Amino acid sequence: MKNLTLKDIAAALNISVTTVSKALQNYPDVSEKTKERVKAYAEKVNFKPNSFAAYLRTHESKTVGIVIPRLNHFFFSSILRGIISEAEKHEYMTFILCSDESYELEKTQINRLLNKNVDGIFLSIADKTHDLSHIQNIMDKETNLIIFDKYSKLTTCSSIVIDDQKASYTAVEHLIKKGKKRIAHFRGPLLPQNSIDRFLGYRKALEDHGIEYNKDLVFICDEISDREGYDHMQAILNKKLDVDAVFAVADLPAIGAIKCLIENNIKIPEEISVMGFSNWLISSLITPTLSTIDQPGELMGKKAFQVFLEERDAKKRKEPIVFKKHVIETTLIERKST
Amino acid sequence: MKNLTLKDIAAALNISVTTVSKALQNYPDVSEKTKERVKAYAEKVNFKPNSFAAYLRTHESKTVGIVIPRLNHFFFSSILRGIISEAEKHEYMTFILCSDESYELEKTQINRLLNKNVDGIFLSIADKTHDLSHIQNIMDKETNLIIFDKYSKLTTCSSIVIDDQKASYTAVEHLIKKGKKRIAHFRGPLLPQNSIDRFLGYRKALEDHGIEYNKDLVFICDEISDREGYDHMQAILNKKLDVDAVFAVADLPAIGAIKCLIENNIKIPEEISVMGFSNWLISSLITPTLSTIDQPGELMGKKAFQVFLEERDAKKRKEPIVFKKHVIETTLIERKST
DNA sequence: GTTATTAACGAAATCCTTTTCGAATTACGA
DNA sequence: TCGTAATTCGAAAAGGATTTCGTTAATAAC
Repeated sequence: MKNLTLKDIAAALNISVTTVSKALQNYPDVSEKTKERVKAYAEKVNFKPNSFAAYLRTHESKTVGIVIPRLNHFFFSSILRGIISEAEKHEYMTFILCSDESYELEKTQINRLLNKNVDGIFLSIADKTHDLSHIQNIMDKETNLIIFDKYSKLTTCSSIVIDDQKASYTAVEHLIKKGKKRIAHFRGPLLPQNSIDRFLGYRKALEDHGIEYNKDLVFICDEISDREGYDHMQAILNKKLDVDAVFAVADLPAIGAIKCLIENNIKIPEEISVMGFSNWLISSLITPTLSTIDQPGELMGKKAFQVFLEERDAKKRKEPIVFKKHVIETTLIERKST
Repeated sequence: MKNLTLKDIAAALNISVTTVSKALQNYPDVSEKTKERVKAYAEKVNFKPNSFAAYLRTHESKTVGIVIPRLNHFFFSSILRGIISEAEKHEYMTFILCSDESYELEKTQINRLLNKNVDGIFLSIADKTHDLSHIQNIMDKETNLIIFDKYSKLTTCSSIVIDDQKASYTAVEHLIKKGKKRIAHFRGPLLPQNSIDRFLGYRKALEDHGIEYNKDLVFICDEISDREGYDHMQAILNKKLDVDAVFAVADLPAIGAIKCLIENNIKIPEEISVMGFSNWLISSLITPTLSTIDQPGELMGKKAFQVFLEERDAKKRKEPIVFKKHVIETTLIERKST
């Protein structure tokens, strides 16, 4: 029961391979009658053209690749969902690779994808990536690149992002409206743009509401882990810093903070409020539930694939591609922790 | 800057395409001198053979596919990690597809993979899959199949599983040793084997320790969600059932139960203990931390890929493939909830 | 009746690598 | 020196779909 080929169909119907191929692709120079015949037979025997042979001629692999920094991360899983489900609708298959936040691996993975001749690469830049020349290489090839999540200043490809500064501003403003005035910030690493932007949004919200920015209330979470959130919170308590709210760069550090507060019998949100970022599933499961910013990963994934399709078609029509930055809306999710 | 081919190298070195190909593959009928020359040049220009053209001859796509029921599930993400990282080591790329627990989609996805001529398919059977004929089809093709997680009675392929009954037995025994006697069970759907096995382990543990099995203490979680865990727990409290512990089929329902207990001001574990299953990240983040069974997803993924390689090689050597059931060890994780 | 169009089909080249098999060269033993 | 064996190389076919271009047959036009 080997896979059958155009040749087999041609032989069965007593016509040429050429005609079979054309019939299946609706070429105008095949009569309706033969088209019917061919299609009916192909359907009957469940014929699917061999994608490898097809690629050789068309240079379309009907395949895309994703490189993300981490795999079992709720947000990235959501992005995967979005891209994969949209890809399926358009008969594309998706390779997944993981950079583990490493620059070197990111380069390797991209090259792996290029060697597999994927039509598009969806990339979320690793935290540790410091230079972008490996990305420039992609532009020279036939492969399209779409960047999401971590916004970079690259203007040579489209990107799907959220407005980190604005979202972060909204979050902090929410805390202020709740009467909080001494708001600490557990920020992310110094390098990635989104971690910088969230910090800037935090500072701007404070300033706009007449609260003086105090750098002693800013703590760095290099790994963006719950452990760091826990430790920073404990440090705040130990130093008896006057703090009535914490805004974390992501849900995990926020949850670490909550854990610490519970252990120290500090009331949330009465004494100290906690605000996360991303809206992981877990943020609705802990007690108290965590207020956060919803970052719609699945939507971003879907959008990313649509942008890819547009650029692919523009390329086919030999039109110049206009790269755009697509900003996806975020929403504030208010829960028990504020 | 197009991708270069054997032809380009041949032209540059003034030898034939054949010799270039053979040199790169260490054929014995190429002199050491030319091998050096070819390899050095190929390295220099970073030549990588076109995988599509190669497939046409070798019928090896160096590609595998994974079909899992859900994407943003901690356990499945871990399995992905395992398979993908192992696959990378062996120069394989991995397609990911999701069946959303649907039988129809599962069939579709498998066919998609077969049409892409993957060398192997890793499948975790969907909860709603009731018959396995679509899987039998795979056996006829050149593609290898490895099943994991949900064990089925299929003897025509290898599987990577845990001993659900034993793990579940250990979990319940742990509760009993802690002095609990009225242990409720939030079980999974009726169909999947692992949900059945966990139930059986629960019942056996009770019986072996002289506790009478009471079917009124068993509740079904069809979706295996936190919501169901919460609702069942609330029902138990409302009915004032005499219960001093809960063993859930998975971490999510267990967490739902904990949430309910906290809201009702019931002390965990003093009044009611809670035990989960799977050891999701979240189980260590909630308060109180959740005791559970560690199901080593990444390890299972790695093992799965290794089994695939063995079967691939056996096939190459035309040896008959002996299908095996590989049982991965689980461990009890004791935390604050018991 | 002859020529120009159009419709319908097919031969063959192409994509790039792998592999078989035959040719050419060199080495070697007798 | 000749024949045989070992060594090294390359021509060509194969793999399966796509596409260009040419051919045939049928129809229209004059």
